[in-house]
Amino acid sequence: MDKTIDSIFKQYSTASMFELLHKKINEIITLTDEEFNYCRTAFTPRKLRKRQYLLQEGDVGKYQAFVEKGLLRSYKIDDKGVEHILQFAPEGWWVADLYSFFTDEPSSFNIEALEDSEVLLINKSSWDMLLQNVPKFERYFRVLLQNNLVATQRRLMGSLSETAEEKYLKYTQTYPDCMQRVPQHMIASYLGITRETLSRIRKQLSEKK
Amino acid sequence: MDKTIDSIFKQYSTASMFELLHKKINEIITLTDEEFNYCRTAFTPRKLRKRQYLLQEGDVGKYQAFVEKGLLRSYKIDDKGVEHILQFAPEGWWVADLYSFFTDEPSSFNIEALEDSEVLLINKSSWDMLLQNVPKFERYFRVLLQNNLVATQRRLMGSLSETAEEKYLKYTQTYPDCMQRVPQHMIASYLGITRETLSRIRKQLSEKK
DNA sequence: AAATAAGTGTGATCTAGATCAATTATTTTT
DNA sequence: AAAAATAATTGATCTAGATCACACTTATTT
Repeated sequence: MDKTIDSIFKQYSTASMFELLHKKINEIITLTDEEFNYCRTAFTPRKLRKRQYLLQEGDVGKYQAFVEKGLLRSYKIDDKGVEHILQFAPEGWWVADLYSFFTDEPSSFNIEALEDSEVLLINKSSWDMLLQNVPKFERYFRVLLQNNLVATQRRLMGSLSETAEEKYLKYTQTYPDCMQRVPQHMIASYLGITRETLSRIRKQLSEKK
Repeated sequence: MDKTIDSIFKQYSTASMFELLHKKINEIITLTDEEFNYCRTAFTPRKLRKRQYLLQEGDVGKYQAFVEKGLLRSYKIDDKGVEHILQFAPEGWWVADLYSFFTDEPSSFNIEALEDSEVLLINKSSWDMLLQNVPKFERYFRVLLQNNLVATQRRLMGSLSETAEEKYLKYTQTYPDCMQRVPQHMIASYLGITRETLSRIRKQLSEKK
């Protein structure tokens, strides 16, 4: 049947895989078809199953990953064995250990798929080539980094000044979509509080209103 | 006397003011003389006296500032009236409220000179022109932002996982120079602890060793 | 050289959130 | 559909660091 053939085609077509990346890039810079076609060659698609690691502590973070589908997280385990989540990365976001990527030092982060996911990977030499051959990408990444820095500074200031409840409320407002997709104890870990405290806060809030 | 004339000359000469900026830019990108001369025109030098504000909460952060001499801080005051320092900026560093600078929204930060200082200011339209006329600067700022993001992510993860003492020790190792120049209670505020706690930690450390 | 302001040190007390310990859902696997 | 693994809730207790309240030092101003 046509339907089957079509879905097989879709499964193997890389055309569809680059849709979101294309859209996202276009929001910041304007590329010619030729430039975008070159850009495609710089990336390798990869599928990840739920719980699969893209990067494990101790390895070098050889890739920056653009998330086409699914949801990943990057996190670190401290000396006491506690997990701290740096980032959730749903569709349209980038994840990587930038430090490890740029320095080739072993990473102290883990990056893991929280859902079955599809990512586009770019390694250091492809990335260097991309910037060299399409200098507009300097601007694209500059803008991404700018936004990311502003958001991270905000989160830092919040972590220094807000109560656990304030952090939670701000989080639910800022990332309402992630709420459904991420288990509670990971939200707690992202916020820098314990699962128990988050559970109590949610109870209080539901009673209050 | 020659000496007097010379020092008057130096005081008004802008040549010397751009030395550090030039050096810093050269560490990341290579500019022709022509390009750097254009770059100069984009900046306005300004002297700040100790305690003078470069930006006050509520105003729009119209400039990014490169510090040629002296030391500034950017900080925010929370709902309870407590100060939280985002950044110390000694010679060779940039300070700004990036969010306010890029969006034209009123800033929630204060930026203040902690010593008599000299800064080079660049406003939004000069900055846009600079990037347009010397696209290499996209790369320069991309690299700056990259490094800044990595450092801020580190600080965030630290603020979630380290004890007050660990934060202090890490700080003294990472910025030994700032220790002499910044009053203790501001270091506490940067670390997200109270002056009292920092004072006790320092006492303990001095007794221990 | 007073006078004023800014910064530091120390004790006594308090508290938000952590830790410990079970219990009860909810998913996932077989 | 049962067993196993993962998550979430709830109570009891503990603690790092905050808060409050002064005394003491060191810089700035006048």
